[in-house]
Amino acid sequence: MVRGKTVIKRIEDKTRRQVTFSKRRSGLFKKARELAVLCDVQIGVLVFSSTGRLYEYSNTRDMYIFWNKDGQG
Amino acid sequence: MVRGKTVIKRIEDKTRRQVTFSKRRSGLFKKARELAVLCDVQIGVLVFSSTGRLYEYSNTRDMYIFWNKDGQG
DNA sequence: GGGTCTATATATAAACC
DNA sequence: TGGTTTATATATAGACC
Repeated sequence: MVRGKTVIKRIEDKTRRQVTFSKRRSGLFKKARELAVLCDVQIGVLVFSSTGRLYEYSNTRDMYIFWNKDGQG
Repeated sequence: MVRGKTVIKRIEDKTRRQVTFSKRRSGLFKKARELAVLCDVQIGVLVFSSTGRLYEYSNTRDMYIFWNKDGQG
């Protein structure tokens, strides 16, 4: 978004990828919260990092999410 | 984000709420796609509108999501 | 890894079609 | 409802702690 337009492709540099992940994940969850409140809808967001960590946001108890960690992506 | 700063609370006007829902839902899914690609992570986003319509984005087959429509929210 | 700062790219509310 | 436009609020890349 700054020094040069961001191209949407995998960030190869591990450090940059990690930093971007942290920042954009926060942004995504914030947008999800805002949409849920503004429009009075139920939302669930799951993010499963390559290091195996799970991050989530949800404003409802009506949603059940299961991961198949042995799956094929 | 224009004529006046947006306050994050339920939009009471049905038409405005619907328009905002449509626009922000697109934005949320776009952000999810970008995060998935840039950071090489698995993401799932589910949105269940008050009219009972389900919208979703996912870039993985390892995620299984279930809704309990008779739940308590 | 988590904050701050700053310049700039994006998202988007309102209005109109 | 679904685009388009436009003005402005936000998100965020890069640099630095």
